[in-house]
Amino acid sequence: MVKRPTIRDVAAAAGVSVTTVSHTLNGKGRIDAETARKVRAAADQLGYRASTAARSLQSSRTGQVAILHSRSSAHQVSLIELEYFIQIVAGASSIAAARGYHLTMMLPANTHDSDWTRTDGVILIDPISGDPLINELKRKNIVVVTTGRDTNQKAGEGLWVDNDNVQAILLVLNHLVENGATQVALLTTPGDYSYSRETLQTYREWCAQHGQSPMDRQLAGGINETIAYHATLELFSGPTKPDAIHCVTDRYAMGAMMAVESLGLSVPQDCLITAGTDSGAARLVVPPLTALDLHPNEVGINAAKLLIDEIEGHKHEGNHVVPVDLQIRGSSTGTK
Amino acid sequence: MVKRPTIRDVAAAAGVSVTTVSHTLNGKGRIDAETARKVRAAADQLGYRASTAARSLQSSRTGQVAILHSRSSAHQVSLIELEYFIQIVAGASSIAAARGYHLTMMLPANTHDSDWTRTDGVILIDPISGDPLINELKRKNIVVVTTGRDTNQKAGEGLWVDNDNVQAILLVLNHLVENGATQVALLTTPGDYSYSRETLQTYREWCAQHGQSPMDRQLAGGINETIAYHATLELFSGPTKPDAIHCVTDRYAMGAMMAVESLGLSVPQDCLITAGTDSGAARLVVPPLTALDLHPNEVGINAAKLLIDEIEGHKHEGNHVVPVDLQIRGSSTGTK
DNA sequence: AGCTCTTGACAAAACGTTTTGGCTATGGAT
DNA sequence: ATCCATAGCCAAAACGTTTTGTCAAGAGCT
Repeated sequence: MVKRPTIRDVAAAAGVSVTTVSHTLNGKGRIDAETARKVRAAADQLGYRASTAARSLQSSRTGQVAILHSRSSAHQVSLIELEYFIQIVAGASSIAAARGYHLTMMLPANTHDSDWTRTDGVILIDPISGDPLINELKRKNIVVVTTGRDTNQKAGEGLWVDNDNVQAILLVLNHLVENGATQVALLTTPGDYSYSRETLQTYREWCAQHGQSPMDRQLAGGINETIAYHATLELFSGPTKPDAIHCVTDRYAMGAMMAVESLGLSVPQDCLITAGTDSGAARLVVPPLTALDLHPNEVGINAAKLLIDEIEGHKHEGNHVVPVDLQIRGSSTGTK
Repeated sequence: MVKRPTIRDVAAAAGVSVTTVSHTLNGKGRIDAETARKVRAAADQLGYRASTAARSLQSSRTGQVAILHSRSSAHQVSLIELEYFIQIVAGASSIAAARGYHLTMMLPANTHDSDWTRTDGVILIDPISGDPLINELKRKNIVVVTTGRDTNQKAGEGLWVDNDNVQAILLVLNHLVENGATQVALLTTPGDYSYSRETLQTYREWCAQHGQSPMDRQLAGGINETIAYHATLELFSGPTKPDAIHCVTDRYAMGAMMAVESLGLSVPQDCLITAGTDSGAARLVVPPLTALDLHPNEVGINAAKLLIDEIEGHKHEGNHVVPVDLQIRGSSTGTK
């Protein structure tokens, strides 16, 4: 096992001072072209890479960013629960790597007393309104980008990437009506997320405008099929039955679909079903699920770009809205 | 923004030297109980946390571990392609966090010229035989644990966690025969992974013993449904048709199922289908997929434990074999 | 010739830890 | 009375960078 070359080794090999090496390699200071060439050659030849530990001790930059989901007391969401999250992580990861950062994925259990001393920035997925974590991080001088907005922050404050949630839910609702729905129910998450807020509010307004009575449920206890299954049974146990259900996640939608079928009804003939997130499973289930494609990969990419630009003090374009598409499939069409 | 307290601040507050603080907080050296109490109180009161940068500069430990999939030239696998991988990552992540490590997930694009200067250890999923990365990392004194074995290493060398792949494939094959299969085909991955090697070899031996002619295909180009779809069509285009197909991943199995149905045949009546990995989608598809549960979460947990024990020089139990279960579902039963 | 400015380079300080080696009491054994 | 071991503590040296301040040499003015 051979010791890693240090900046001193490079300096010696190139016949210059360590300052010169550092300046050359980081593009600081002034150095003669020929000297720079020699330094670079020496560094290459030795396979030199600056120690990140030493570098960050000096510069108080760690080159580390983290990604995690907001935690509300009502609701504990894990980043691996939904393909949507995974895609965000994947997108962020690709950018982070390309720009020389390491990205750590923090699952909920980890978030709690994490030390944060080794993180330059955090991507916080779905912040709950007024999330105390955001302020804690800001106090520690850690840059935060959220996907979804912290509705508690003043406009213009906070960096975020988001979808147009209002447009998204309207896209779905209008699609359902076009396919014959007369009573649309909504299964959504608990917690004060901006998307759930906007979705719920828009849904209720839309109901009022379209003469439908709102039937919405906020499902506590995790994003999984079972919870939605039971909620759907409960929906159908009342006096007015829905003939369409929009579910805010694809896993809810799968549960709803199973519940509908367990009642001897069929999708889409007796009840249309749509999902607010897309996934491979959504495409595979029978009938395939009509779902909103939120382009989570792009959300992740943009969040990471924004985050790193901000960390490095670069000029950036600020917040970003990622467009949505409705993927129309069998679960909401072909009923007539 | 207030400066973080350093070890010097703690020392001053407790009225001792920095050495004493360091020793107290790390359980090194000898310190009086009362002094220790004072030091801890001071540290608590100031909210002191040691700078990881300074610590790792001194001790050359970074507190970082990474997880990635082996890359073969034939085959580029992304950790987010399969729920199986995600579960491994989740398991590893929980352990890493609990033991104070940060885990970064490296997607294939990132792996290439990653600097490795900030990594104490690596979990390498499915090493290809003689993977040069393993030696590169060892040369850099980075601990490596593989999930799946590097069959190129001498027995007793290398740390790994694995399933019993031979038992796993036999479990499946015998199950298929019990359900009437007379000609079992195998769709597997390319690349010299230990599981693919063991699976293929066991399959062929089993065929010989059971008077079946081996029909195996190694699918290059990614772990997805489409590839398996086409491979399945190709299988059925020959003179002898399979009446059962085992696929090493659930995504292959979904593709195979779609292909069978596209030929006007049905699963399981005309062709049984099984998968070598389980997933939520496998449970949801119609008919639900019979699949091997490899307990990937546990694989991840054990890999991370092993890795960190080794990094910290702790005594550990060495390599670990995680048991497998066959989850029997509709895609391989009820045919008679 | 004297002055100022620019270029290119360097030595030294700083970043916040851990570790090494040494020092002073204290108390028990000889 | 002397010696030794041990407990408890500390000062100083490292770890490998980046940054700050200084300086010499030369170029361009007046």
